[in-house]
Amino acid sequence: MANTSGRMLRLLSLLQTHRYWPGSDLAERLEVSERTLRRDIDRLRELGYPVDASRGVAGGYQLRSGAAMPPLLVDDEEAVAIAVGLRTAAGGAIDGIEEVSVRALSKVIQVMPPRLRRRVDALQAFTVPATFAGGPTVDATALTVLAQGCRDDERIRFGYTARDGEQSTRLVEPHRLVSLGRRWYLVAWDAEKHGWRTFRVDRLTEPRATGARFRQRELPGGDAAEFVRQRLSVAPAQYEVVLTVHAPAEVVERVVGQWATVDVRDDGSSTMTMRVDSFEWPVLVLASVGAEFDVVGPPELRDYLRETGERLLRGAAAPVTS
Amino acid sequence: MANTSGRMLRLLSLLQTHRYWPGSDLAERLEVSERTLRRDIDRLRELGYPVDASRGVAGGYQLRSGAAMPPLLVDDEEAVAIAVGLRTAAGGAIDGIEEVSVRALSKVIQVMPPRLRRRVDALQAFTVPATFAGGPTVDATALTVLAQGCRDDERIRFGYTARDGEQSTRLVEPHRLVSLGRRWYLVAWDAEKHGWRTFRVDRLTEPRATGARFRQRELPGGDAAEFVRQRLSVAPAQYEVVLTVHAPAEVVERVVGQWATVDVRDDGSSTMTMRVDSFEWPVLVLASVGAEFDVVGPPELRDYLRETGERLLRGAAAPVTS
DNA sequence: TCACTCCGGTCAGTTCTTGACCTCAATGGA
DNA sequence: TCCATTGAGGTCAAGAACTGACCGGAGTGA
Repeated sequence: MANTSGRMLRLLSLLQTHRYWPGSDLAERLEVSERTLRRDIDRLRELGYPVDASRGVAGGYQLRSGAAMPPLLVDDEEAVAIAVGLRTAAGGAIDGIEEVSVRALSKVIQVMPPRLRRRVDALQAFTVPATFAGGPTVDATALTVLAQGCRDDERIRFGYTARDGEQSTRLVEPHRLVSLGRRWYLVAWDAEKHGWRTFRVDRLTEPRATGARFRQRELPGGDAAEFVRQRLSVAPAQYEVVLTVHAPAEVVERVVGQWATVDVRDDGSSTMTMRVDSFEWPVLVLASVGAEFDVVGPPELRDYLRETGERLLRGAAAPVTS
Repeated sequence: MANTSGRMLRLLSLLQTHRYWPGSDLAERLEVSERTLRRDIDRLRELGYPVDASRGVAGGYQLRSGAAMPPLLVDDEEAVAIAVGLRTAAGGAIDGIEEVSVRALSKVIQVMPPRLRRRVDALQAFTVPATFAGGPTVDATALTVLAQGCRDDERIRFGYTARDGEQSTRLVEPHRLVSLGRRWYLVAWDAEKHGWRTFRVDRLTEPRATGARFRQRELPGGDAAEFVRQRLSVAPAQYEVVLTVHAPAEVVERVVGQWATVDVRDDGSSTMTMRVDSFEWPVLVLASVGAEFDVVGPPELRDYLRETGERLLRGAAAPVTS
């Protein structure tokens, strides 16, 4: 603890929690002379962390942003917040960073004290139904276990429900996690069937690291994402939903976010286009925009809307049951 | 760089990216002898980071979870993912950790290289409509600036639109950010009007740190959250929505997550109860459960459902416009 | 059994670190 | 304009820490 290394870490930590620190305070906290503090600051600078200093009355040190990320020194609560945030992101709430989020998550989880992990789990229940967008929820814990397996070359055992409903237990050498169209897939070498397989993470139960390590095999083709794409023989039916919404484009855009392209029309209404596998999402969007609209296509959407609309009316009209 | 401190940081970083590292590899990377590596590992242990080692063939070192969070050494992509995740969480997607998320976010943002900050901004557009739940979106950048102002005692200037629509420019000494019922409030001392004020963060534009620091005043009462609550004279109307859904409780529960309590009924259907300010959310839930239901209450929900249902039917029936 | 890996003691030379002391250089308020 | 405040950094000497080399030991899994 009285180490130089430990002190440097504490110094970094202090600099991250408060922007300005008078040198005298820092020196006192670290229990060294001010001269040594200045030398420590220098050391940090030599390590590439830009520490600014301002002189005069109310001067002090401040950690600026530099060229590289410094070690993040977070307290318990912050760590929990980070893990929860990453879980949400990994769940597919934000496009394009699922894989990285899982990687970061497994890193954070791995070093997180167990008591904090429990707090994260407790909060997981609060995950907002961004899973709304349709499709089953992926268990963030499962993702973490799998990600660690991939990273650390550890065999993993789990239960799996195949597409035809058949249940089995698998022992695999995990290779890569792939996020594709709101779904997670695990590409792995099945150690019992001796072949490469892809598993849908949402169909897999209780993954467990066995602790046994293995040497990574080379995936034929090399590209895991491509591998998954090829295996998905049955491409999901894709619809292109086109709607005219009688509301300003800004309003529509705010609700649908990135999930659709919104174009302005001359008469102040807007055209919304989105590609989907099912109609749940567009209906949700329409319900929450709260404006009149016309369906341009496809015809199936009309049926779906009619169905949903009637269901809502039935529910509204139904007598009180209880 | 050839420092011991720097080396320890690099060692920690290595241990965080891969679970197992053979000692020889680590020694080579750090350009020290294996003996010194062992000593470094010891040092880490003395600092409280639990490093496990396994012997025999394919042995190696591994960073376990310990009693406290170690410094997180993240790469660029991971840092971006963390920031994006925190932003989402701060936006109110998950209940109960908004404040901590903002604190963590401001910490991360502060030390983040500018180029990464740009990437985070670019991804912000992708925020999923969790804002769905209603209410205006809060700008995460604004939150960050304000949080840093509070933490570092820096005066902040911003534009503000009062409830009556009047615009003004304010110069304040920020005191605390409070998240209350899906909204963010800033409690601050107005430096020009010489008094304590609360500002709704979503009505405030372009907050900027002035760089001028101040000495925190004492907030009357001390509790910022309480202060905001007192100022919010108009409590939002609350409805208790109760529904009977003709679907198994598990199904319903999966969709609504934590946002409602779901009870099993004898006949296989379920009762769903939730407290809301507006009906948008329950309607979305109903639409996406995809099952028949009856409204138990309140009556206003029936009206809302009828309206939405009819709107959907109109949209479905409407002639193609373009 | 054997190969591989981590463990840790000892030693001596080298390097680093520390606090004390001092002079400068900005800064911002009086 | 002056002055108190606060960071910058040179120098020195004593002491502490670090390092690599070399060693025998011990656990692990094939």
